[in-house]
Amino acid sequence: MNDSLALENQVCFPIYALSKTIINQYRPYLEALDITYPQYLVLMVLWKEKQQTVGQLGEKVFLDSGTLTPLLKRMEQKGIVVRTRGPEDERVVKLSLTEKGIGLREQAKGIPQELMKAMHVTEEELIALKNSIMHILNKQK
Amino acid sequence: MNDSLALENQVCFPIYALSKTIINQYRPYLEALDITYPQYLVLMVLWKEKQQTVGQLGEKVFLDSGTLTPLLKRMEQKGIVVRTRGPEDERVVKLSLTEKGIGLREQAKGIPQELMKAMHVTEEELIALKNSIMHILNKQK
DNA sequence: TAAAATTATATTGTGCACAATATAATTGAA
DNA sequence: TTCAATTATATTGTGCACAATATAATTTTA
Repeated sequence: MNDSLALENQVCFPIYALSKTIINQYRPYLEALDITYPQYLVLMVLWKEKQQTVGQLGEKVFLDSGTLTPLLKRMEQKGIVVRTRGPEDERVVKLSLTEKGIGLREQAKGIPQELMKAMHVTEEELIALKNSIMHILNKQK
Repeated sequence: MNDSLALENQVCFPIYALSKTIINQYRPYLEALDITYPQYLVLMVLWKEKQQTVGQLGEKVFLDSGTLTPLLKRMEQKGIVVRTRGPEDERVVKLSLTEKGIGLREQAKGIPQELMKAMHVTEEELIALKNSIMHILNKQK
């Protein structure tokens, strides 16, 4: 009897389950800002580098245009980002933040701490987890 | 400058990214069986305990009826599972595998090994990762 | 320089994921 | 016993996620 096909022996399933659990923990904090978790990832990238193209953004958050195009349009609807075609290359869509988008950073700054508290984990545990994940993630391509 | 809101300082983002990466690695192997990753999780549960209700299944794979009902209907369409209302309690939907569903186990048995190879990780690395994930996952509720 | 190849984003279609609500069956309490 | 609560699943609606394809602009090459 080969039990490598048993759920309790999977490694990927706990990763998938933890990923969903964390996103669910974020949900109430992000809903207060009227954003979702993938939109929060996009904001973190834009907060750091205010001018981005869709392609550059997609590489950083590991999402393609099929996901990002409608997501960014929803963020535009909400007045968080602005999408403009660059005049030098009409194929490129340049992203930038509105005042509201910039302002969300101030409202979000407490979230990382609150989430650690909500998940009952210490910073040390998280760092250790991150290290072993990055070790494996960096082997993928 | 508070950089706890920088993408590279997040712990949840690598977990989310790794989860998606792993599911993408599974995709070609599962497509060969005409199933998706969540359907594969459902099958692992049913291979172990052939009689399940939707509720019992949902607890094990961390999915609710809003996700499972259409997913199970697609699996029924493909002739993998059978859904029947129990005569003793008409609210309950009992799940069982067809011959085809049982047979998929044989076809799937090489997948865990193949995936480890595709991800360039050793079993030891995976066990270590699983331990630190389970440590944190068990604290959630 | 005109046609072919490439690049960047958009569209379409399928399948999760989950909140909120609905429906129908069962159980429990007055 | 009858009606209110509970339980189990289904439905609806929104938002990812990604493969496949389309479109339009730019670059390359013959």
